[in-house]
Amino acid sequence: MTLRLHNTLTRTKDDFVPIDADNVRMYVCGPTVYDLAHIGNARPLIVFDVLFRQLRHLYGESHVTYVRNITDVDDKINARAAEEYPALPLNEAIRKVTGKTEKQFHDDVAALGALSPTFEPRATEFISRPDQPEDMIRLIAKLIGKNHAYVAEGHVLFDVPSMPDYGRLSNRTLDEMVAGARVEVAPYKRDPMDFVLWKPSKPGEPAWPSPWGMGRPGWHIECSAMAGALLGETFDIHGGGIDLIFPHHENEIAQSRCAHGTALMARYWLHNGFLQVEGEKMSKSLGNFVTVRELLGGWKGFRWPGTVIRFAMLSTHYRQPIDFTEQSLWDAHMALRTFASVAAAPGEAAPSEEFLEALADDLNTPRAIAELHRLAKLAEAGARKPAPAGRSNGAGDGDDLSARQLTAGLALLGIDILDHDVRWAEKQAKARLSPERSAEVEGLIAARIAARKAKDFAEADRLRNAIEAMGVLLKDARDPRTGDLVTTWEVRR
RNA sequence: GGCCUCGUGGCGGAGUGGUUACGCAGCGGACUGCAAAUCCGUGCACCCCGGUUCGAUUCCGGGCGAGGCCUCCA
Repeated sequence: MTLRLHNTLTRTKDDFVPIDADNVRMYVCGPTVYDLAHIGNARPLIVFDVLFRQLRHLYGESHVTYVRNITDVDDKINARAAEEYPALPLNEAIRKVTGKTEKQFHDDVAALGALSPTFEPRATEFISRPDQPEDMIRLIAKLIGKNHAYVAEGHVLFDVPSMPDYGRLSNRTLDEMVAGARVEVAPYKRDPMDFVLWKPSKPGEPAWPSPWGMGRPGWHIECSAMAGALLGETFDIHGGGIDLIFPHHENEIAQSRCAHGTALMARYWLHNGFLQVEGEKMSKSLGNFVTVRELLGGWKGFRWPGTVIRFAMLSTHYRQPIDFTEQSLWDAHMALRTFASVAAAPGEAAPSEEFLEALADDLNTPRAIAELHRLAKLAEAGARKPAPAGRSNGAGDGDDLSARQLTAGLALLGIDILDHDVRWAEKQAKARLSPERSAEVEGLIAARIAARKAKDFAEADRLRNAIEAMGVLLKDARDPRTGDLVTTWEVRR
């Protein structure tokens, strides 16, 4: 089965051919650790985690290298540190901010069911590595040596016009960019598009020694250095949000290709679409800013399981814009509830062909999920069939396979369905009722069952109305073995 | 202003030059004392205007609408 991926470089869906099938290499831009990850940050984490799993499935677990960096040097970090810990020296405050944020990030990522990347480098650890072949300072020096960068007023700038096909990824020419530029150009730049590789630090700010003075790296050079050091000069896949295409990825390409003299930095560039919340752009000013932490800890009245958030995210193709809504979370919840009710331990079963084909088609998760629904329906039908002679349980052979394929497919999406507590929402709702109130409901239910047994249906209906008036939803059933009336209940949402 | 993406049924969301997406909701049935829950079945669509074509939701052109980047708010 051939994996096809939409490549931003070619604007087409291309067959994926790894440079080295024994070591498939992928780089994804990670977070700048100054604040909690929001739901928009979560999309690439989830999407590229599925790709990582897919690659491991196709090439073997030990034959895929996934790098996702942590950016721990940045103006936003400095600003946040000064704001949160004004009494501390800046460097100490920064360590507090980055340490805390990194911890929160790891907790969030784990809750969302993402695997740890093979490497998770911190930018500050790759500024200078004297005993290693590649670091930021050496990369910058190389660019200066090849006349792709120059020093000006303590800054080192990348000389954009020195790269003839700059702009290929974002599909814009230099002329277009200059024409559209609305930025005030720093006086020391030779060309308005030139960008910073190294800049002086202000007093008190973190600073590293370099041939160009004490300073710190620009944003783009971090990724070039870390990708180069851990994955090599040219690797297979580079991923990130669509908003990173320009300038970040464009500049990464410029740095890496010019420094190494290569035709490509990565062969396949993948970008996930933007996310909105309830139909609007997510922003702090609109008040619809949703962090992963909030979703997990309490949003719209519920603590949403990471599995539900993850499934909701995968219900839309990764390149499409996605509208993140409360409804989409409930939809995900209901789908998972259905799957959980029929899923069976996978044993040796692999995901179904159609499921794998859908994922191989540029990670078409909605199509893959449709296949999961088909399998669930088959499994359900199988479970309802009378047991074949000589067998005690109700599952038929072929349909038991569906139940196992379903579990295997979900596992490839990073969802352990057998471990998913489908009753989370009702448990949470029920927990909001006081013990007295719950006892009252239980008492009324017992009385109603007694009335039904006595065929006093007027009384039974009266009691049901009374219970439902308390905001409680009743579910009547019969114990399959004894035939007894059984009633469960939950709090209506 | 420049570049880019998107516009599918009540809602979410795939896909295709001619035949079923799928899920939720709705409707019908089974089950139930009656309901609910559950299961089975099912109606409903391709932004507008041209063009290409035997035939377009799918290709091309134009329009309208939404969003993104160009400004280290992802």
